[in-house]
Amino acid sequence: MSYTYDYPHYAVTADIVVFTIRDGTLQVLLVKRGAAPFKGRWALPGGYLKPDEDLEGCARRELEEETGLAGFYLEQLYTFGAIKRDPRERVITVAYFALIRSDAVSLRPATDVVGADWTALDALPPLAFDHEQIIAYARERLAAKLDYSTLAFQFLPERFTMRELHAVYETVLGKPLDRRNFYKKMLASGELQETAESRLEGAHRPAAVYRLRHPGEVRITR
Amino acid sequence: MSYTYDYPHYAVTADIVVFTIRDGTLQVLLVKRGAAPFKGRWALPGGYLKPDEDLEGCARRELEEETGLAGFYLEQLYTFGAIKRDPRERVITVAYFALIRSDAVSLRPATDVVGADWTALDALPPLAFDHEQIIAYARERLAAKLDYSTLAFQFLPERFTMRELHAVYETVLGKPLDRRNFYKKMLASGELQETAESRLEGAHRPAAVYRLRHPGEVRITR
DNA sequence: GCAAAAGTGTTCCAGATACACCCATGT
DNA sequence: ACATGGGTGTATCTGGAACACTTTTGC
Repeated sequence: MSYTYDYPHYAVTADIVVFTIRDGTLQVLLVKRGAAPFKGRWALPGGYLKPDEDLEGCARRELEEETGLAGFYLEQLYTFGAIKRDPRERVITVAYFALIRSDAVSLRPATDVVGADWTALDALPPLAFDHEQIIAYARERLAAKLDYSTLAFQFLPERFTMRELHAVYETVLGKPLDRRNFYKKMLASGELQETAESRLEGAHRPAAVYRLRHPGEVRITR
Repeated sequence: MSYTYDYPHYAVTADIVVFTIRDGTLQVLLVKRGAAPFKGRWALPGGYLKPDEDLEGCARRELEEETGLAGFYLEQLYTFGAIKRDPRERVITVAYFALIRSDAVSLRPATDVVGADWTALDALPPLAFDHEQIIAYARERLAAKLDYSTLAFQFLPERFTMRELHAVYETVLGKPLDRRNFYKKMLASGELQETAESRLEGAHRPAAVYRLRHPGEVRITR
């Protein structure tokens, strides 16, 4: 089978920067390439756009194939199209980023990769293509957007404690946040709803359990 | 000449939302299509990506062909790839937005359009493809970014008065801003440099003339 | 009673807002 | 002197930052 056009066309891919929080660090999902170019190198999950799916659909499909997950948060990041970014032929990639609760993922490598794993952002191996650049850009966007949206909750299950939420912010921003001010700000935001539940996790006072007032929806909070 | 690939490839275009301020309103550059589809309709300027240029280069070239302008501010906006957004074949478009000083433009229509003109944003005609959506998105981004960057200065010549700057903000945001607070905030930002010049424009006190402390550079101010 | 995390309140400062009068100029 | 837009200061409010002690639980 071949495809012929009467002026230049290009391969189009979706690559996804999948963030999660594991072991108290911000991690991204990488796959090990099983074929040239960059065989054996780590890369972002992603793949070619099919004629019958839109760009976001492509990103979701590729990621579902890798992780078995559906329904995750996905946002278009930027489109990278430098002439030589793929040594074989010109490939335009539309980069997305996704946020995932690591407790909900089971990795199952797809056919064209030999492995998939979470890697801490501050210990990235050398990556294929321009994927370092894509990750750096995604990280900036993620950190910036924590401040004015409810993105952070995508890392947490439906019910969570203040400490868990606090840890998400500290981990993503990479700096400590005063706990008292954080509690106040979150409660004042009106995005949280207290539940009747509380959670006992050791030899100390149990933590109140909250949930989002508008679950399953990322809101811009200003 | 034809181009053959062994899996699906796609036409890729760059479309540009070119903003300017004329007659006290925010306007966009539209071209009238001279060929099907949407022949005779207004559309965003833009065109096909060539194999030897990167995405931003494509946007710049297309815009230079239309306006004769170079060196304008250009920023990638979003990539639109819905399956049927072009009725002929699948086209992925990488949308950009540009900011231009209207006094510096002379329009010279390119070959595949029958005309080009500025149109006020609140009086847009029906547009080709999904270009209304692209413009709406660009407008949001522009308004949001005024608040935390020096984007607004791209609408002004190198030297300008406070009133001119004030008018740019009011026009883009579409709401009045207190003049005194605006002056204070701008001066406090440290981005302005007073010049020795002043400008006399009628039967009243002449206005001080400012310039950017870092001209030709869009800075994020927080 | 002690260790360990949960929960909570006040002060201070900076930046945003609201608002009204004097200044320099041409006619 | 008056009309016109240029230029400025003060009071208030709001949100963020800094900061330490009490509560609940298991052992």
